[in-house]
Amino acid sequence: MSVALNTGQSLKLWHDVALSMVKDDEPDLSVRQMCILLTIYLEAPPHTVRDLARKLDVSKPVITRALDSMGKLELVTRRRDEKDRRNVLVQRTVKGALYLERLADMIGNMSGSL
Amino acid sequence: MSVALNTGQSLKLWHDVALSMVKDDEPDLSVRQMCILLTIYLEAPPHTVRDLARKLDVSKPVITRALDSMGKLELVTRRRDEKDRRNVLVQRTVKGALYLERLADMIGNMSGSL
DNA sequence: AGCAGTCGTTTCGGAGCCGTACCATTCTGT
DNA sequence: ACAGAATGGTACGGCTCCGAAACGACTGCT
Repeated sequence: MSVALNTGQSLKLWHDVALSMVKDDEPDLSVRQMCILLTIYLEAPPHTVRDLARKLDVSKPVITRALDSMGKLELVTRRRDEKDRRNVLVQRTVKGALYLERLADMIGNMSGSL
Repeated sequence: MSVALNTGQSLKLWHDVALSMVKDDEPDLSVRQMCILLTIYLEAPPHTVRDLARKLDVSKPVITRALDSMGKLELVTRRRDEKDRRNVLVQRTVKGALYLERLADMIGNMSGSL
């Protein structure tokens, strides 16, 4: 059980994690991409482009392009919805799950050593 | 006093904060920019371009350009070091301090409601 | 069957960032 | 005083991303 972080703790945590991400070899995801990825993995499916755009309050092309790039990194997959072929269902991948697991470890460790 | 966050808590915290940043009107800073900004505000001065480049393990132009953009946003200032006029000292601004204070509040609140 | 509405993608011009290489200024050691 | 190191900035070509608008595929209603 934890308690709200104070100002210094919050900023140090953010700094340490950001630093790890920068030093990492893997290409940095933008804040928007990260947000999309986390939404897909944290919230219950199905995830459509329009849903994601509405949730993040950004335009649809932003989602399409982010899915393109993250798809190239295999963090995420797209599939047509067979029930309504206008929709595209965004799905998780093993690589994406591992990526976020690593991120969570990083945050967990950093928060543990505040 | 707090304790290391678990996987779910870590990702939810990151997601919520990222979402707030995306929805915010202010332009998103990249992970690298954020990291530079936090380093300047968390670590003791003086901060030179070369120092920052070494700390983040990136090339000098990355720092120069990040300072350009963040300077335009008035989050940071540059001044020549009069002792050694080759050096540029990176300095904090009121706007930058407010920006990070807002960020810390966001993180603090999110972490409080896990 | 026709047609308006929905959904995701593409296109276009513009902006930002990247890494490499090079440049101008300033300092330092001899 | 001068060569060479150190420091920060700039130029270039390439890549990504952006927002707005147009587009093609699909659905559902009449």
